[in-house]
Amino acid sequence: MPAAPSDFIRDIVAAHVAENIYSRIHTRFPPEPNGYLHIGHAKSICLNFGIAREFGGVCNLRMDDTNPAKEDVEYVDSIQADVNWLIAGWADDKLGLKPKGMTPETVAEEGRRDFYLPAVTQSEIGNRKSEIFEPFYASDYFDQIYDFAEQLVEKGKAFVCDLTPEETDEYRRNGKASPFRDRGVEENLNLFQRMKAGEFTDGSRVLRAKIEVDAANIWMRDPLLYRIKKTEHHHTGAKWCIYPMYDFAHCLSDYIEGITHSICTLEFEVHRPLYDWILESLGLPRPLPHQYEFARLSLGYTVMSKRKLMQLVDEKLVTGWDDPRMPTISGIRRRGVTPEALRNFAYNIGITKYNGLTDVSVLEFAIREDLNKRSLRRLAVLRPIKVVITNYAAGQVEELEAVNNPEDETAGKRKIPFSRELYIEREDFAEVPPPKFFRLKPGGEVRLKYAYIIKCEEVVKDAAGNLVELRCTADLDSKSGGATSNRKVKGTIHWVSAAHAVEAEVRLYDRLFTEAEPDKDGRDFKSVLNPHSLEVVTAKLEPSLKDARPEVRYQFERLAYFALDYDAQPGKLVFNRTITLKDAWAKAAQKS
RNA sequence: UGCCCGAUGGUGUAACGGUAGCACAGCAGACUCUGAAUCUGUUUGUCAUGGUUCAAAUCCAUGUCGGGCAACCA
Repeated sequence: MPAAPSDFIRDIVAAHVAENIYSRIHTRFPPEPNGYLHIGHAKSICLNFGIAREFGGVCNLRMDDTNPAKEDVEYVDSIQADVNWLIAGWADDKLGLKPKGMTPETVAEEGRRDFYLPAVTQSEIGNRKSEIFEPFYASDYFDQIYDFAEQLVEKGKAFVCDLTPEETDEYRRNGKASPFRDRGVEENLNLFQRMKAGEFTDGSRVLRAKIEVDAANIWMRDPLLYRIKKTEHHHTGAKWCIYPMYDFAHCLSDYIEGITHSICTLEFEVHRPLYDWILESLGLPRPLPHQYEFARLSLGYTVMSKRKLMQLVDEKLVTGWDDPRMPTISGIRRRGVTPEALRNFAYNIGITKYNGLTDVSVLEFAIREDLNKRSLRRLAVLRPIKVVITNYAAGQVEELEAVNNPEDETAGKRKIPFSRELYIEREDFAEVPPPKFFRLKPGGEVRLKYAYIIKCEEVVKDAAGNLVELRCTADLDSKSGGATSNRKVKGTIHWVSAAHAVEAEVRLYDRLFTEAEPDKDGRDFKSVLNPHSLEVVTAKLEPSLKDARPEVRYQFERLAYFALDYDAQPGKLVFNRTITLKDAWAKAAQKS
């Protein structure tokens, strides 16, 4: 990992640490459980946990679950799994721990009610099993948030409004005061309590902050704090029929958890005055959290909105949220990308307030850099053509030594069987070779990696003119590692022994869209789906791959990086192509 | 339209009044039993116009362009 990152938010945190403003830096990652996490969330996770890491702090994973209509435990579970995967071995010791069922404590300070979540430190946790922990939930604070709302009513800073949604909208747009704005405290309290008790229908009443009817910032025009929604909640069940709005719940959840730096994306910038207003209006005793905003990630050739990703899933344009073509964390993981690669990517793109479009090549570089160091090299042929070595005895088999990872000597070596009949890659033979073609051609020579130099003597075709097999002779003095192996030929290609090859289903994934900005200018992003984003082939693999394991990364030499898919069964190998190797030849060939 | 925010090579970022640097991409070359990796070299940039200053990417003003917000979503 490179040197400690620096950006404007970390600069602020560093200054606060230097000034000793907070006893401890405390961030949070607060997704709404209404979809799967994507690579944009990964940027945020790396930021929030990264800060906790660099400044000796803690970062809470909090479900921002104030809208039960859209949320589900399926998402809670996936979010937890994705976060844990991404921070494992890096910042998992910074994850804020919350024992199941723990709720905020009430404290009276100078006559004021205050609620806080007792800090659980690593040492207090001791040896307790992780099963007793759960993520933080904004919905765990509904009692306290409700109480804060009543406090606001009592202070004359909130009122119950009977306007219809349409009327509310119109009044706010025109900066007009609600006719219910000056209701008395007692009446407001009574009405609010009856809202809670379920006496009114959805949409008939709301609780609003009393701030300013015609503020320049629309979010300060008496914003909604609570709405009636007679919907069961995935975490609190049927307990509530009123739910706090994001603006009200979020700042208070931050406060309750003792968050110091509440980091979110740019679109919340205009909400910041409201965030501050709520906390300040309550006259809270402890240091208040503050909100800081950064630019969300936009990546070329992908869509990032949960709505669009859900559309891809619902309309079965992909196989699911974890389809390896999806920019979701689960999709990226399934594709074979490691958390380290994703973290390095997040590091490389930085944190700013500028809304740019990050080139996918930055992501691809991070993935290749990581996989190059860790992956085991293997020989595999994706699109086989048969080669017969005519001067090599039928039935003879040699076990040739091959290096597992030239980047890592400790990865050791293995044996690969060589015999008379082989498969080579269809692309590695050209009957009419283009200029600078270093591979096999009629009458030409090429090195078989770890084996012999062969010469193509004859091209055998069927009646229809299709290529059937290549008949070649080997230079038997040229065996790799042998005393007479020094002769150079320009090209080296991969191969597998036909008799020893294992078959596997190999899924060749490519980018999901054909355009860098799929939704540019309001275009339907589905109209630019890449029809070739998935190709499935039956490949021939060297036999050692029979024992492939899901946690290991492989490079099929000269082709790409691969990882075992969870669809693999005993006796049925399934590999996902994570990313191709860089291919200067393909690029050169394309140019001419 | 109102309010808020932003603008540094093709892309993403650094420089915090004092030499415009890094990464990706690109290009050229070296090496190569992976046309990978590695190594070397290299093209390209401070939105515009004024002002302050010995000195401006940086401070100020105006403009231009881009983004966000104007949900009983988050």
